[in-house]
Order: sequence, then structure tokens, then C-alpha cells
Amino acid sequence: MPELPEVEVTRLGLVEPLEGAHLLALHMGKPLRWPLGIAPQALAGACIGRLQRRGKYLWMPLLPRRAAVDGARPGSEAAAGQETPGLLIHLGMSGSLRLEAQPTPAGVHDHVQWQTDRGWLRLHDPRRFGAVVWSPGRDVGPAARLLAGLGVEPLGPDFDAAVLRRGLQGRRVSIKQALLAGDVVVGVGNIYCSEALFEAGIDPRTPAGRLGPQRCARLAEAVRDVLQRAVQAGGSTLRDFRDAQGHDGSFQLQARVYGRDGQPCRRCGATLRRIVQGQRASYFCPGCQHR
DNA sequence: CAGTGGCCCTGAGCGC
DNA sequence: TGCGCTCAGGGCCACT
Repeated sequence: MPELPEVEVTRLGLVEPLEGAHLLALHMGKPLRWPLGIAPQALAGACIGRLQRRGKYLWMPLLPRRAAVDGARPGSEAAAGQETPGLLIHLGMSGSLRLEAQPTPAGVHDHVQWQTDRGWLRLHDPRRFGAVVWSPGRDVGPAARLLAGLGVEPLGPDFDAAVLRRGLQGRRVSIKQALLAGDVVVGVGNIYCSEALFEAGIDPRTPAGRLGPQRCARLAEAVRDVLQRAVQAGGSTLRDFRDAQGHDGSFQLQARVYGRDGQPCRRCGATLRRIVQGQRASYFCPGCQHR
């Protein structure tokens, strides 16, 4: 479920309340995609740093008890020049993080729980494709391995038409699959991929390498625009996405093509189509989008 | 080495 | 009402 906007909305809702909080205990339930990689008890007493996002991953720095006691402040670890350990979190297909001030009974799908001095943070993930992995640093160990090979941040300063064009150069796969792969630009999942291609007027079946400078520019613009609007709308709640406070997103209400096959295009009136590419559904308008 | 397909899980929705 | 089938927002990895 969660694509970049949902992960960013989650981060925005947690960064303030969690920064500087103390982890009293970490409770692990049913196994997720990967093991934690450390005994949960070893993390008790750590101080939670500033939550970061890379693609669809969240990085939660955990200043060890000693560092916290020695007076290191959250966010100052970079200046100190030392790698900060932490947890790399992925929400998979159905995960959501929620911070609750009052302890409520945990649900059957609350597989990871952070008990902190600011309340309970819970990872709710029915499909268990999500993950929480400990790493001695963001740029070393398991975190570095998982983050290696990710493309550029679409909402960052490094993403533009040239980067996109270079990344797509010589690729024979469809633009839909190339964009989804995440090695050129990160965070564009199935929903926003269809939406961005619609906005750029590009048929999802177009071979990626065939896109020239003009269309790459339009596509880069569309990707950024769609993702930005989605963050502003609080993400998309198709089935079970909720932000850190438990609120629904509303971007699904402004979707132009996703999930609308058989219905008329809002721009040209043509009947929207659904096709399957790489075992994933793609939605597009045969009137507005061209090869 | 780019590209493809399997697989990790659970739940919702639909046809019969 | 109930069963079985299909599909779902992701991404790693083995294989061609």
C-alpha cells in the first residue's frame, strides 16, 4: 500500500512527537519480512532521534543509552561524526505506524510495538510484508545494503528530466515497469505511476528508452507534481492506510485513472483501460496517453 | 546484465 | 450462508 507519499505523511506525523523520546521497551510479535537482527532488550533505554525517509524506507536513529546520558542531543550525531545505530522500517503493502498516547489493547496485526515515555508506537501490518531491521548505522550494515541501488528522491533537488532520461536510456522495458522498479527514481508505486503517466500523456506500454528529452521533462514534472499533491492530501487510503494519528488520506478521491477502468476519462471522455504489466495492474486513458 | 517470475503473507470481494 | 478463487498499494532474489 504505502508509496512514497504515505511514508512521508507517516514521517511528518511522527518526527516531532518521537524526536527525543526514550524507548522503554521494544515488543516483537509475529515475524515480518526480515528478522530484527538484535535482541529487542538491547535497545531499551535508547533515545529516538530524528526520523528520516529514503524512498519508502524510514530510518529511526537510536542513540544508545550511554550516548544519550553523555549529553548527545538527537540530530547532533552527524556533527559528532559517528555512525548512529537505528531501525530501518518498511511498511510493505499493508503497514501503518501509529502513535497512541494512551495504552490501548494491541490488535492481532500490531506486530511491533515501541513502548516509549511519550506513548506507544505500533506497526500494524496485516500482510506482514513490512520490516523493522536493526543496523549499526544508516550507511553501514543491513540498512546500507537495503538502501543501496535506490534511485534519486523525486521530491529532492537532484531529480530532473536529465536524470530521468539518463536512467531510462537504452531500457527496453515499458516505462511503467521502469518507473516502478525504483532504481532510477524512488517511491513511485503502482498508484502514482499510473497517475503520473496519465498526467504526462504517456502510454504505460511505451518502451522506456524511447522517451526523448521532451517527454522525460513532462514525466519528471508529472511525477513530482503527483507525489507532492498526494503528500498534501495525506496520502491515499484505498483499504487501510492511516497516518500516525489514525486519519485517512484523501488522494484516492482525485485519482484520474487508478482503479477507474471502464469509466470515462475526466479529460477526454474516452473509456479508461486496465492492463497487466509485470503482474501489476496499469490504468490509462487510450485517448490522452500515447506511445 | 537487463528482464522475468516466484515468493513472502492475510483479507476482501465476487461468482457460484 | 459458505466455499473457493482472484486480486491487492512492495521488493528481494534466483534464474534466463
